[in-house]
Amino acid sequence: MTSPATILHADLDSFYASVEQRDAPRLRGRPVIVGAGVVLAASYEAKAYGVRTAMSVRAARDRCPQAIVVPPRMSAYTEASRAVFEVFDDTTPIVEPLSIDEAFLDVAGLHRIAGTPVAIAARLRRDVLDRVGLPITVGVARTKFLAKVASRVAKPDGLLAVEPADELTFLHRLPVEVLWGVGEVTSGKLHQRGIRTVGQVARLGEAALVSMLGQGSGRHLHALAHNRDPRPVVTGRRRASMGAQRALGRGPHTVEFLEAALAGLVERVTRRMRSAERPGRTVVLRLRFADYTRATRSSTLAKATSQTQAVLDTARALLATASPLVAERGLTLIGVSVGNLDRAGHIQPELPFDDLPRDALDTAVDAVRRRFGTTSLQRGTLLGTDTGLVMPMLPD
DNA sequence: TCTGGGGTCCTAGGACCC
DNA sequence: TCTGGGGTCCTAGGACCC
Repeated sequence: MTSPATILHADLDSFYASVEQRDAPRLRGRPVIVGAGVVLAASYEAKAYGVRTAMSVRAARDRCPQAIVVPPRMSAYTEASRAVFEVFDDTTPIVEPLSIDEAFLDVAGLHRIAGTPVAIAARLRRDVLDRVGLPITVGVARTKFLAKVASRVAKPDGLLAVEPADELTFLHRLPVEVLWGVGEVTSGKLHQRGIRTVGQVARLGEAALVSMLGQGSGRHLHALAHNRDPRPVVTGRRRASMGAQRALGRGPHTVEFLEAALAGLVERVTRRMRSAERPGRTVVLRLRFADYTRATRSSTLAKATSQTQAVLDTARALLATASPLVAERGLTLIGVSVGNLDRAGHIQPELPFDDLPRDALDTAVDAVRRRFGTTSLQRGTLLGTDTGLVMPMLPD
C-alpha cells in the first residue's frame, strides 16, 4: 500500500526578477535581467530570448538587446523571502527551507482541517500572490525528489500533482538532467552511452550505473529513477558553514591588495557568524585561478571561534601555503568559509582520572558528545572545556 | 561571452584510537 | 609478536545546486 502524495515543493518563479517587476510597474511584462557582471535572475520574458542564469550580462544583452538590466537589491529579496516563508509556516508546521526561494512542505495529516494536498497547494499559491505579490509554482508528490521534478515541469506559475499511480509514467519520459545530482559531467557520461531519459536509466540496472558513475552516484541515481527517495521533510536544519568570496579580476595583484581582500572577506564572514552566534572550527580558503582551475586549503582549529583575528590569521597562513600556485597560475577569485559551525572542538585533557562509576560516566560522555558535537574525547582523563564544564571520563 | 556568490554532499587517503 | 577490524577526524578535491 503506497502512501498518498503529501509533499509539496514550492519554488518562486525567477525570484529576484519577479521582485523587481512587483516593485516597479514599468518592468512588468518586459524582459528583465537582475545582474552584476553575470545574470543572477531573468524574467520569463527574458528567458524566452535564451537568457539564462549565470550567463554574463554581456552575453545576455546580445541575445536580448531590449532587456532591462537592474542591479540586485539583496535586502528586498531577503524581505520578500521572509514574507513567503511566513505563508509557508501558516500552511503547515513541517517546512524545510532549501534556499532563499524554495522549500519543501509536508501536508500529511492536514487533510481534515485543510483539504487535499492539491487544494492546499492551490491555496498556498493564492496566498503567496495575495500577501507577497509573487508568482510561485508548486509540485506535489509522494517523495521530495518527485515533488521537485513536478514543480520544475509546472513552471512558471503552475501547479502539478503527480499521483502515486502515475509516478513512473511521468518520470521516465523526462531527460536525465532532472535527476538530482546529474549535472554537466554526469549527463555527459550518460549521453556517451546513449542514455538520455530517466526511463533508460531505470532500465539500466544498478550494477551498470555503479560501474559507470561509482557507488555513491550509481546507487543514488538508480533509486531516484525508480522514485525511491525515503528522505522525510525535516524542520530546523541549520547551515553547516558560512562563507564569502570575491572575484578579483585578472591580476597581477599586489600582496597588499590580496591582504585587504582577505581581511574584508573574513570580516564579512565573522560578523555574520557573530550575529548568528555560530562559531566554527574549520577555516577553508577557496582559490580560483586565471585558467579556471581551483584549489582549496583548510585548517581546523582546536576551538571554535567567530573572532575576526583568529580566522584571519588562519586564512593568511593558508594563503601562504598556496603561494606557489598563486604565483604560477594567477589568482582570480578568493573565498573564505568557516565550517564545523557550533562544534566547540577537542576537549583538552587536564588531569588523569580513573575511578568513577562506569555508568555515570557513560551518561556524562553522551552528554558531552551531544553538547559539543565531538567524539574525539580522551578517555582516562578529567576533561575541562572552554565553557568551564568539567567532565570526568573513564578508561575503556 | 569565459564564468558571481552562496551553499551542500561525496570520496579518498592518512592519522589515530580502541 | 604479529595481525586485524571498526570507527572518527582531518585535508583536499570534485560535482552539483540555486
